[in-house]
Amino acid sequence: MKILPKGQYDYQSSEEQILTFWHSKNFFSTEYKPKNNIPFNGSWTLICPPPNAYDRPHIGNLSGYAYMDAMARYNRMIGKHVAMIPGKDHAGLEGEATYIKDVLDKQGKSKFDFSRDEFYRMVWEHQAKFQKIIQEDEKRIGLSADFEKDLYTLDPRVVNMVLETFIELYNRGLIYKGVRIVNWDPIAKSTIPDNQCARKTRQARLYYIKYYLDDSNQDINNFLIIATTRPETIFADTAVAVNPDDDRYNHLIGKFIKIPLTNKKIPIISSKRVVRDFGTGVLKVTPAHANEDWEIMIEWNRENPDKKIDVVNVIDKESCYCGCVPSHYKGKNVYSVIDELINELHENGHIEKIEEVEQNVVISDRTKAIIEPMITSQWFMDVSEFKDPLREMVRTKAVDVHPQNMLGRFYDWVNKMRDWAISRNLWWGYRLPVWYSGELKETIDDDGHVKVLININNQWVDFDPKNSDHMRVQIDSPGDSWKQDDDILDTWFSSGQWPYLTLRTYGLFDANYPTDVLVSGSDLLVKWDLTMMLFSWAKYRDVPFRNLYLTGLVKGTDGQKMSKSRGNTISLDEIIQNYGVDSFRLCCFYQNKAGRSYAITYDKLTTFRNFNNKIWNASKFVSMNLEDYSYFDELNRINNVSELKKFILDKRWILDSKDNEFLDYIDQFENRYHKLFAKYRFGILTEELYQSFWHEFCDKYIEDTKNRLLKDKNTGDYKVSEEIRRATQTAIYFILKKYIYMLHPFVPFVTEIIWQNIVEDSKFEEPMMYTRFFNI
RNA sequence: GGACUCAUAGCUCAGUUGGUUAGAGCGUUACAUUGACAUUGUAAAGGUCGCAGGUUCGAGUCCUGCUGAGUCCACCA
Repeated sequence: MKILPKGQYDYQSSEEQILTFWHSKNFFSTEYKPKNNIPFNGSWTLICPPPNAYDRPHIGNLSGYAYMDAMARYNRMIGKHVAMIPGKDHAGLEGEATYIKDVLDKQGKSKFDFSRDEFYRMVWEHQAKFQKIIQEDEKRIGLSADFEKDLYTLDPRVVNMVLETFIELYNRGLIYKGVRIVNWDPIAKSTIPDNQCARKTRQARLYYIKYYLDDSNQDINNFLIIATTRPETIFADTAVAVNPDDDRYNHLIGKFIKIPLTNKKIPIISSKRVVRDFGTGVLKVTPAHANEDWEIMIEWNRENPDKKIDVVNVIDKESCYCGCVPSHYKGKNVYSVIDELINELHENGHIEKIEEVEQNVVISDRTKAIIEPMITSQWFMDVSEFKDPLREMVRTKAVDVHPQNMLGRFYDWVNKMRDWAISRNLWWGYRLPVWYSGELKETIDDDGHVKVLININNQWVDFDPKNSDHMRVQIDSPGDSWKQDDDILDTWFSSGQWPYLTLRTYGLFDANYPTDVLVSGSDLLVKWDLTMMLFSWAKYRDVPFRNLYLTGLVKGTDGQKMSKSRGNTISLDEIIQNYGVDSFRLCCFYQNKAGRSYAITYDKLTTFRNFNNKIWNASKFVSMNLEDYSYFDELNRINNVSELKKFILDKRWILDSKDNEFLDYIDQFENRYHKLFAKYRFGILTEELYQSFWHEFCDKYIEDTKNRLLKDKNTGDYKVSEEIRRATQTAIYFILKKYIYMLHPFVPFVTEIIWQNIVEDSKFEEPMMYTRFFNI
């Protein structure tokens, strides 16, 4: 027992000192064995969500770490064998885009100034630097993860497993190369999956366009008016649809109608999807350039196999006209000729009227580009067979989601999930393990049909993915003449496998899978969490984690959504400098609950800085009053109140009723603490800890012990007998220690440094969380 | 249009099988304090728990409707 130094708690130097100690040996290693030699009480595993390796973690990431770390520390303290493994994500699309924006743009260069290999190596080095920086921040926040095992998603060990999964799923028929509608991001020049799209409202024009019926009697009045916001896609129309219950039009179903300007004949079909009271109740069906139209086509063709409608592409990947468009538009940028097109429609009497409307458009989450739906040849993963297992996982609580009310979104998403576009036309990521025996070419013919051709023996022939002379899926090249697919895999294809990729890399899979908890932001529920569940089911018919704890959005210092432009952000450096990491960590928990957003404000940070100071000072008081106490060796072996009382009795000390009362109280409090922890109710837990420590322990109990611990000011003698005083010393020490342990998962730094002084007595052998003091 | 969430003290939020007098932090007011701590203590003020119904012996809590705020999804071709 050392007397704590006078004055306020110095969070800065204490945190530095404790950090140095924590990382002086591999204390957080999965292989670390506590010195007490008590057998582990089961294992507990958490895989940290890998942050993107191109930027320092923001306050939201850090709050997630606070949760993960509190859980990990707690589980070590109750004797679990803890594996907490951090990682870093290469972030395919975003990683490439960020590198181009932050580095190449500033040098005035483009990625095409470099070879694919050169570019890859440059981004690799860029991210390698950030990986170190990020790891330092993770350590600084107190994360007790196994940093020796910090794993990068492009680590060669990982890459091989990811590619093997691709091959396995391909061989099982779950991954296929197909020509289908995708979300095309014209800025990134890549396909974007549904879960990386967002929506935006904008003003748009609704054009009412006259389509003439293909009638033998050439009646000039025989036409339909079709309202559309996308007149530029009329050449890609392959049908016109009306609602079958719409008496105005249903007699026309089966007849033909002519596309303005080109006079191409297309059928009038029916679809329940057509909204009768929007526009004129007639919809032009453009399956190549509108998701819903694609669905309408699929449905119609399924139900009317003899009257199938076509799909026709008229806009290519460069946003230029192609296929069956009037020749003077061919090859021109669609948006630069749109005025010309409208004029031409006008002159030919096809425009009935134009209205201003508000329109929701789909944009790319990352580039904010307006998504251009189009038909192209891409790789897809068939997700249909996973829908039921995914729903079952959460329904049966095989994956227990905290909070449950987020599940509405989950079910919504699963229900509408369609095949996942997994290939990206980028360089930064896992290149597909797919080989072609010759050059591959995707073209759009004059009819607007997407054709994939392969060059074999200097002849372009139709590409057939099922023909092993055309394509092979394997890691190594089948031979010198074979060419590897240029595309890479979607980042989520690897991060979706992250829990088992990490564990398998380190040979921990058998003992640690499924993992116990995943902590993720609630916004990742359908982006990432669901993907992990999907892969876990595909590979192992098991869940990836038993509990899913969703954290809310962290708001800025003014309670508003955090953004740099608003100036309401707070940096880790500022926290370290002015408040201490412990204060920040407590902000994340206090009165918060799963899934709820909360603000990190200066008021809160100050409050918890004061609280940490209070912990320090109360501990100091105890240390000062136990100067002449010499029973620590025996006392430190006791972890429950009844044994403690027996110890006091054996020593023939006399337990004052107040001491007795508070010992019973702390015993009950600890019970409740464990219950709340098991239920992930950290908000209430930390509130009660704060209340109990400050207002019960400090304000009431410590004040009362002054009657038994301090000397009389006048006489200079103790106010009570030695027997009573020793019992009080024993009790107050034990009680303080209980609080220090209960607080440790949330404020690890201040508790660790106090513990080293009052319990460990400067031996500094191992972190306090490995000593068993909880009565559980 | 559909789903979900929120509405509790001046502010930010807790309040999980419905059960005494509804809590915390910050803020406010008054007083105290040279010996753990002014990053302190003691005490006080402050709420018809959004509105209107309903179920119940009993509702902040359950149900219905309404109002306002937000998120997600769908869609407005």
